[in-house]
Amino acid sequence: MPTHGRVTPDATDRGAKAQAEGFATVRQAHESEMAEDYVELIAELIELQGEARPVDIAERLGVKPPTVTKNISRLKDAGLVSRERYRAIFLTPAGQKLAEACRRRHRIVVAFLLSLGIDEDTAERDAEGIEHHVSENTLEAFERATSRFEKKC
Amino acid sequence: MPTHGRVTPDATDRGAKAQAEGFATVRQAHESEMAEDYVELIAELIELQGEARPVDIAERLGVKPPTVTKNISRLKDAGLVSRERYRAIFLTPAGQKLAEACRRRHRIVVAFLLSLGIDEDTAERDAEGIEHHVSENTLEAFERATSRFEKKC
DNA sequence: CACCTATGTTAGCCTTGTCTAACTTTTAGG
DNA sequence: CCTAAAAGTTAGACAAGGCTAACATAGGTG
Ligand SMILES: [Mn+2]
Ligand SMILES: [Mn+2]
Ligand SMILES: [Mn+2]
Ligand SMILES: [Mn+2]
Repeated sequence: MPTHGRVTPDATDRGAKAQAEGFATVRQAHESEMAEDYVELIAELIELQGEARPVDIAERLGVKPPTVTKNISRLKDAGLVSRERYRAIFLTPAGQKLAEACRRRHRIVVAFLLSLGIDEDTAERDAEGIEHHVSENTLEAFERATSRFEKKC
Repeated sequence: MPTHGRVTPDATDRGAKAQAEGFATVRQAHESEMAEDYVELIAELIELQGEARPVDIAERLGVKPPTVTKNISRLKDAGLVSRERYRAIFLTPAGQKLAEACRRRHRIVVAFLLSLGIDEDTAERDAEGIEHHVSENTLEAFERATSRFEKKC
């Protein structure tokens, strides 16, 4: 018996265990966030300009070039990216697969926010963070709700 | 003229500047996340048990006690928390105000996800991360949509 | 083809948030 | 009132992801 039989307090308590799992899930999401944002952006740049250059990655991420160098080398260690010094960056098959999943998720989240009547700038801004915390379950709910809304429910 | 007059490529490009601002916003949100989660939890524990003890904070956050000690001292430096060594933790007026805002936001996000048909566990889990990336704008849209859905639209 | 400028990398620093191991203080039972 | 267990703190390590300053390379232009 948790909290030794209290008289049902005000705040709803899901239990310490469940709450701890929630926070752990958030911490895990943040661990993969850098990789996800990078591969997604690299895929976009390749589509947009034929190649992904550190200079462009840095500009679009809003970070300085040395940060990109360091993080790209982490992605290379993780097998998501292939590249030779001073050359453009490419995605490995694993990187392409991850990028595709991330772009899909990003698109779904943005479309959903837009369908709620949120302006495009805000939708993109919020989606950039939200995307990493959306379970597959929730993502599907977003998809369903988007079409429902679009049929001006 | 950005990208020197291309022939409208496949991927939609919001411009490097806007994209960088989005990522900067996410980084900022992550900077305040620790403080937000702690004061929210401290407020919950005070309501639930009359006081907030490090041991309970650690358990519910899923971290070890020394982590809590260190972070609480950061919150104290930030003026959000007041406490004496070995004693329970309390919120300053600033801390209470922040906690109240965070709890409201958390509740709105959870209610919204539930209204979408998501199960409670998933809703709580996803909300714990999403809450920090929801602009006031989006939060209001969530509120409106929740009532719309509850009237089984 | 030599050189200047863009681009990229390296080295080294900082902050945040986590941990373990060891120590201290509080508190409850006998 | 003493003492053992629970709770809390301190010290020190580590990884991630930022930064600046300084150096290295690649490539387009004169
Ligand atoms: Mn993102
Ligand atoms: Mn949270
Ligand atoms: Mn929360
Ligand atoms: Mn986040």
